Amino acid sequence: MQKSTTQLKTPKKSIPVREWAYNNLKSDVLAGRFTPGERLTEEHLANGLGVSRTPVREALHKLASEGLIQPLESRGFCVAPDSREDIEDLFDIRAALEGYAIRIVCDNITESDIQKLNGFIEKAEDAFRRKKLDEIFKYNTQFHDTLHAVVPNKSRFHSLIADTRKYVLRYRKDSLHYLDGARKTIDGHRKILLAIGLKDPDLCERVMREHVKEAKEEALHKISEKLR
Amino acid sequence: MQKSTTQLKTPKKSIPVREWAYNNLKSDVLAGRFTPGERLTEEHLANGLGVSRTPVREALHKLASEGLIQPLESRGFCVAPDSREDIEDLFDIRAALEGYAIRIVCDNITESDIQKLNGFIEKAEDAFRRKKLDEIFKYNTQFHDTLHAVVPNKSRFHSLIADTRKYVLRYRKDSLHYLDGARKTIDGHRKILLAIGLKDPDLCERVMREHVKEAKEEALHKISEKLR
DNA sequence: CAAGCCAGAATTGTATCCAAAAATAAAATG
DNA sequence: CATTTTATTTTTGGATACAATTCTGGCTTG
Repeated sequence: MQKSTTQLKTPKKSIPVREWAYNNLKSDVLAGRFTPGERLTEEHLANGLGVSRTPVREALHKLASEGLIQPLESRGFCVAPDSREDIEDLFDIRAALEGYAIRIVCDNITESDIQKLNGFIEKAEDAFRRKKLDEIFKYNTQFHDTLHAVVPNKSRFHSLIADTRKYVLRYRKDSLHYLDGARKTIDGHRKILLAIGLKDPDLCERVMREHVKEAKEEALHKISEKLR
Repeated sequence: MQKSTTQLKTPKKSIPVREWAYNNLKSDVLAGRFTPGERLTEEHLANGLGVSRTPVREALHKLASEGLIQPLESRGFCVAPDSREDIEDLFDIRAALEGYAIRIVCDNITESDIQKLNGFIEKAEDAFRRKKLDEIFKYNTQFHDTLHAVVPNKSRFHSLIADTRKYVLRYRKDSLHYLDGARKTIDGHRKILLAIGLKDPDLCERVMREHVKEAKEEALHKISEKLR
């Protein structure tokens, strides 16, 4: 009746090829696997992934709509070269969105949320002591996610913030001074939590914007080394 | 069958069919031509537009990525039913982005920009007297666009705001009290310009958020009539 | 030798085809 | 008569085919 769910030849049958290709290409872009400005040709990518052009095409368009790659004049796409303007642009969006969101968070947060947030800070702190960069990153992300989870019915808002944060990762791929930045980040989270505890929306927003601004400075600093 | 005597405005040769289809579908969605929840089938839409499924498919994905339509469970898309939560979500995004942007504007604006902005307000005012809704809308849009043009190198930021504003239009399609809303909007713009003239970023941001909030209230009000 | 032009290759845009999944209708069984 | 199962139709995902456009390189010509 129904055929067994044996995987035939394609890497993953369970999820649509289009998504698989999308994820693949996205991680390539985020990992800096393509040199900025290099033209991305559908056929070549399709061959590399072992699929046809159709899903690759859709993936490319999606990546373009997210701003991870840029439409080239005339035809095709390429990963945008790093630029200070672009970074500032991105982080300013984050500052605007997260700064505004934290006000709403401040008005709606519960005691148990605060404890949870504190837990993530402590875990990040512990990971810092053990110099586990990926763990620090994980807990920091959970900190922000928990923050956003406090405000319900804002799916678009949340995904916008999440996308922006993800994209920013492109500028963290080579993390030379990441430990240094991690220190500031964790301290920033402490300040944010403090401001929330004081139930002061204005302070919350200011602190959050400062927090994002620090991340921006760090990113700009890294870039300036690379652009030399 | 697709080669019939389709005299009705053959897809323009100059612009890609995909974009043409996209624009077409978008205006249909914004105009409320589809009943919310109704399934949008590729083939049907393609037949209606006189093109193949491929460009329609891409257009649908793009519309989905912009949030104008929703992926249905399992397959396909539909226009999202109006909901208070969604409206609040959208307008809150606008409040966050535009509120932040106006601060930057405030620090960088020139006298000639201010005069230009004032010009749009006066034109809108004139259109208001003549009860020309579409003109009012046009000048209001130009007001905001001019505002954003003050800050260079923020293309992502700008397009994000523009997208959000566009999407919000969906909730203005039936504009019963639009004249009423237009009055408030023009007054809001006056206040914004006043705050800019005072070079007070905090005031600017507050006024802008208030302005967006008024638009939100108007939209919510309209919806509540319709949802009854 | 340089500049412009034309031919052929490469690449993207659009259409069509086929297969898989899902919705729907029909039928059979209790 | 209701419920489950099966068959049919619909619709989408992915591949391929073909047309249109851009790009490249060589060739002609001044």
